[in-house]
Amino acid sequence: MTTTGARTTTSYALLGLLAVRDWTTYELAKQVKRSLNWFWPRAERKLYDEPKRLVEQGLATATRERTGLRGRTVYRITPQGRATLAEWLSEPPAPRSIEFEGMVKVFFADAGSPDQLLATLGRIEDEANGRIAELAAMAAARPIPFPQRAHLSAIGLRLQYEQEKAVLSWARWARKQITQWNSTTDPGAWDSLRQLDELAGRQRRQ
Amino acid sequence: MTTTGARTTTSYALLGLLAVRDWTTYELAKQVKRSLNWFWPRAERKLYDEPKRLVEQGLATATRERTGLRGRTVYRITPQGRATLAEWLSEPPAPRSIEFEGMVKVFFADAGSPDQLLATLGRIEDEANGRIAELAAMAAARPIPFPQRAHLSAIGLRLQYEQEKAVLSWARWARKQITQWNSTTDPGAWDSLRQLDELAGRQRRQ
DNA sequence: TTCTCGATACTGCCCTCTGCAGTATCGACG
DNA sequence: CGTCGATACTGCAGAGGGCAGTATCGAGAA
Repeated sequence: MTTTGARTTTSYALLGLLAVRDWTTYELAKQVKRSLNWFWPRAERKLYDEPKRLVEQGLATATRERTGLRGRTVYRITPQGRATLAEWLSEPPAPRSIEFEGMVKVFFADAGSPDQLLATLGRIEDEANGRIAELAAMAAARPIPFPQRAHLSAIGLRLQYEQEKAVLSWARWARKQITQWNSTTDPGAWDSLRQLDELAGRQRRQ
Repeated sequence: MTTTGARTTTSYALLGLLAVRDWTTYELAKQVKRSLNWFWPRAERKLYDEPKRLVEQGLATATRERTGLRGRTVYRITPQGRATLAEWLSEPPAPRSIEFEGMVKVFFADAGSPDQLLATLGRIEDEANGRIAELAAMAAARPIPFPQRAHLSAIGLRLQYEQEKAVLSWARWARKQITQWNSTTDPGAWDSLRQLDELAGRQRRQ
């Protein structure tokens, strides 16, 4: 593999995991699914390429080991890797970005039926509920996977939890509103302007 | 351009906008920035390629117009496009996905200093505050850009608003917690286990 | 009248990233 | 001895991002 590009956030994310302990690529892939996946999702495929770039840049070392005929690569962070990671922490983070196909379907719901809209909102609720359960299970897991990092895990889990709660309560609220509409194109007596005013923080007289 | 791939969510998202009215690619790009960008962000570059694929598939038509020497392409949805969009609304949406580099920096904060962590949280707060102001401005805008779609805008804006509020209050909470820590690696008397238990919904005795 | 500058209207290029298929070994269990 | 899930990867095509580059239009300034 010839590497031309510069370091990406993905590079630093993996460097961060390597700062915790050594990993094989396979382990790294599993660990990313469990932790980083919540706020920096990357396909497993990428996690096999990226560590090689870290090695090329002197931020990590690769050690080939073998179990019988089958080889594996263990990655370890270098002092330069730790320094690079620490520097990166000072840089302003890129803006948050959300991909939410369900919301696209809600936004263009006027091209379809109320049933479709309600079904989409139901699925959004289900997903949020599932994730809340997952987060609760992670918080309840004992022993704690990396006890020396429990404080950071707690901070991170809290964010995810609040996010899911926000989506869940929004979806429930939205379902209630929509049952008041005549159709997806006609909200009937439902007062859109009033809703917008409320969001704008504006007072309106009855 | 030769198109081989199938339709993506981006295809349907643009189809959704075309269901509202006709657009030139340039207008489409601007409109995506204002609306879709909140929950389906795509680079402007992509928005010049995608409509061509819609035309190839018979979901839209392209009309070349000109202002003097400068040409432009106006896209219009076809009846088949409307039907395709309506069908798509029935399919289960892809899972939500968040890219949050700031959270990566928080998660690996133990590789750096408390000041770095507090600075990152400060930037996260600033970003959330900025977006909340933007959302309020959009909700306050009069006249309403597409009045016949005000109810869907109101539903969508509410979600974004709640999301930003959740991030904002989390960041403020996190800052308070962190001031109680001895360092990024040592939370001191701050009780990580208790925090995790709370998230797990578990009761714990004092 | 000419010049500048922001808005309009794109294309090319290189890189990142995804998703899926494909390949192969290891170790436990039947 | 065979199967099956876990381990440990690679190749490839297509989606997507970011940035530089090109060119015209129209309004206001010099």
